[in-house]
Amino acid sequence: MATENFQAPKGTRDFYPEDMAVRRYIEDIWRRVSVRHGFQEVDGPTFESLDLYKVKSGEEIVSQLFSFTDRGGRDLALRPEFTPTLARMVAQRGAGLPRPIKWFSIARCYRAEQPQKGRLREFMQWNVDYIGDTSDRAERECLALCVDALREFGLDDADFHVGWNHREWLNRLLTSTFVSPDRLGAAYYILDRLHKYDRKALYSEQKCSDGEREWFDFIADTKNQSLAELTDLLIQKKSSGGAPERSQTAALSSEIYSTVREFEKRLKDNGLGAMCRFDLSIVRGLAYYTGFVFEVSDRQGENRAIAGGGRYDNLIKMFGGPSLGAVGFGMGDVVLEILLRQRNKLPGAILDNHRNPDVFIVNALEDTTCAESLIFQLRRSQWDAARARIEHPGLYAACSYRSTRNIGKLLQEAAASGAKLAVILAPAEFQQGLAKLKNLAERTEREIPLASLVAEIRQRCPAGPALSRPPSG
RNA sequence: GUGGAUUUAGCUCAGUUGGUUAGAGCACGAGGUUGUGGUCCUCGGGGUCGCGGGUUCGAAUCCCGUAAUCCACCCCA
Repeated sequence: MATENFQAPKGTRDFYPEDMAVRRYIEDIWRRVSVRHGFQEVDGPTFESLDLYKVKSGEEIVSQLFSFTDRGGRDLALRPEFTPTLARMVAQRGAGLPRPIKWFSIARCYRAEQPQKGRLREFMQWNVDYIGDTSDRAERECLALCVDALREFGLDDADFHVGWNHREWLNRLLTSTFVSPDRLGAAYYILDRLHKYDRKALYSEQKCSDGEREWFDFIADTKNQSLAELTDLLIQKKSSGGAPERSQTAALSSEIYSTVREFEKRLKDNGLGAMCRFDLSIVRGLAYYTGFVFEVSDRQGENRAIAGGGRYDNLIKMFGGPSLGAVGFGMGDVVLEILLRQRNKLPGAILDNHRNPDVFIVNALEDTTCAESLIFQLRRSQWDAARARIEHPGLYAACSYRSTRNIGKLLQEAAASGAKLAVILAPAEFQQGLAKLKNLAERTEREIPLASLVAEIRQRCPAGPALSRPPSG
């Protein structure tokens, strides 16, 4: 048989123990924070019918999916995101679900794209959706959850910030000032790229008029303004550009404007003002967003977006469900992990992947039967049948897999494992039916009868396994 | 899908104009005279030099192809 060199497929990752520990750390925080914000976890299939993904994104999406045909001739695709599945699930239960529906999922997703730093073909995505509430409380709850999770990772406003915008307001603002309705698409395209690319190239690519160029330059140079300041500046500019057009400035003082202003104020009241900023350049590609949109970025600007989302009031209906307003966001594990590493925010114990044993058995006897049965006894949980519950949870009992019976070396290994206790089985005491039980941290030891050893150890490890850092030099 | 850079041990990297059996540090393993702590000493296992062709007496080194990684496009749900 020919031997071949296999590598993980392009854009995928192997999770060795130390990698798996990091992934679990990230997923645990996503889950923990979601739950305390009142969201419930859901999941669905990893693949869906190909048509499901065309509903939202059209035919073009197909080239970016991993798709296949099953033996029954059904066209299927690995999920590139969770939202269509979620919409399908909500549509299926329809009116039966209590409102609002607050769901999250931690989904493995697949995209057939060119891999780059922060962007792979297989990744984990935390998906949060708040469905059935058309008030902007939904936006604030989602934003608060997103920010709270990032803080739980040890990141703060020196590491990330949130840029937000409002689609409907943006349309109003643009059409009332300098963009004709047929140029809205081009305007979105330019706003999205205004800070990332050469402006002149963008303008000529999009065939901008001189007037448009002047306005875009103006917007690009007045970034970092609050919503109110930016709006005032635009109105002033509009007025100074010619005779003030009352109908248009009136449009700017519309109901949407006061809604958006109120939203900005509420963010401040909720302590999110410092890290959230109104930003006209946050557009977020696809068309299904109907209102508020936001994006979380690396403050130092090195990485891709950390998270993004917004309001999509038509989506559930598009999937055949009731007409329900919804807000949601997604956060991937790839950029987040890069950022956590760059800022040195991953706890050392996680990186070491060090689950410390409760007890380490040092066997200096020729015969291994006593050590082995001791280990299996300690690891086993003791089930109380009468009360239908676990009486004593099993302990993490470790031992050496080396052949040496040199007690010094074995204790060295026990200490390196970070175990709290060590049992020393050695000929002199063993012949008298005794073993030594050593507290590795305090370097104290006692002789214990073999018969009561398990009970003694259980008593000294009551809390069950703990995740902690091994003692350092 | 299109361009550019990169690929040598588990990791980080040396390797001269093409010339014996491809090296180092870290990591890993064993031992250090029969019983107590991460040090130290000695020794060791590991590499089809990404993969496949070609040129040459001889290729890690030069040429072609190919895969993966990173970067820039496309796109970003």
